[in-house]
Amino acid sequence: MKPKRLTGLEQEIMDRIWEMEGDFSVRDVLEHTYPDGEKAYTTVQTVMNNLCEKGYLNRRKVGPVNLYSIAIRRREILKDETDGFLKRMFGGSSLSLVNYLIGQDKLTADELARLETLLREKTGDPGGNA
Amino acid sequence: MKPKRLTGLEQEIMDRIWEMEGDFSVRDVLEHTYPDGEKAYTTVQTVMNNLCEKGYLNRRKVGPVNLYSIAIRRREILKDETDGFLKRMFGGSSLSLVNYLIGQDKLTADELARLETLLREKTGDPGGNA
DNA sequence: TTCAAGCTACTATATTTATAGTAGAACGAC
DNA sequence: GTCGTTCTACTATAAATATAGTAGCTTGAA
Repeated sequence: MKPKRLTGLEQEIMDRIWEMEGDFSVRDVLEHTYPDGEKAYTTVQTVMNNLCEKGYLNRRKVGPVNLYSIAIRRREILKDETDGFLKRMFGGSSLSLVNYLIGQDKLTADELARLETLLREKTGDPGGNA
Repeated sequence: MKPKRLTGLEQEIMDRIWEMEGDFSVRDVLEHTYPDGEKAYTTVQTVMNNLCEKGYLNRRKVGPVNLYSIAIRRREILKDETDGFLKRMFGGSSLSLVNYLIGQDKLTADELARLETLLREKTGDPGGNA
């Protein structure tokens, strides 16, 4: 049941599709993803049909036209992606990752404060000191 | 100067190489990565030579034998990998990622406590409340 | 010494991915 | 009705990736 891994181009296109809502046609995706014509219509068409075969998209015919919709939401691969990333880059340690983010100042002062709040909620420790 | 993206197999092999130390031969990598002979010697050899061309490995000849060493450490791609992952999966928000990790109980109670300590050090706020 | 084992360099091939052309159906404008 | 536009289905091709064979050099052991 695990979704197949996406190739580079499939990933790129799927990433843009995940920003979209409702049904969409090949042209919608083409214009959204390559507004300056970087890829041919049929290239995107081919990739989208492959994405159907891999189960990421649904396709249904409305008259002579194909309408596509999202079959696998990004959140459905979130766990696998996160686990994989964590394992690869941080030996599987979430704490290492968080520590890295903090050390690299990837969180603003405000976010750090909100994180403290989150932690207190999680641990049920109102003050942080026993 | 940005290192080229690795293909699936290159990634798989490089991941194992990053666990190794010092110089190593093709056979070392083969035995470390595919102890049950899942790949042929020459397959690994080819991939390792490609990794040299992509700048991830160094190669030097000692007598008739090639010895390889790591040219790009994992930590050198850490930033790019993390930024990419963050952007792809969490819209670039570190806080979202951390929040997700906490929500999924990816941190033990002990780690949560250590994280609180880390945060206090970072913010210089000994109690957490102003 | 000669032979087997191990290694390298080179080559070969299959598969997958990326890319897009083309023919023909459908349809709206005129 | 016919013509241009747009779409689909199918096909074609190029490029990258995965995979491994082979020939020949080197070397230690018998």
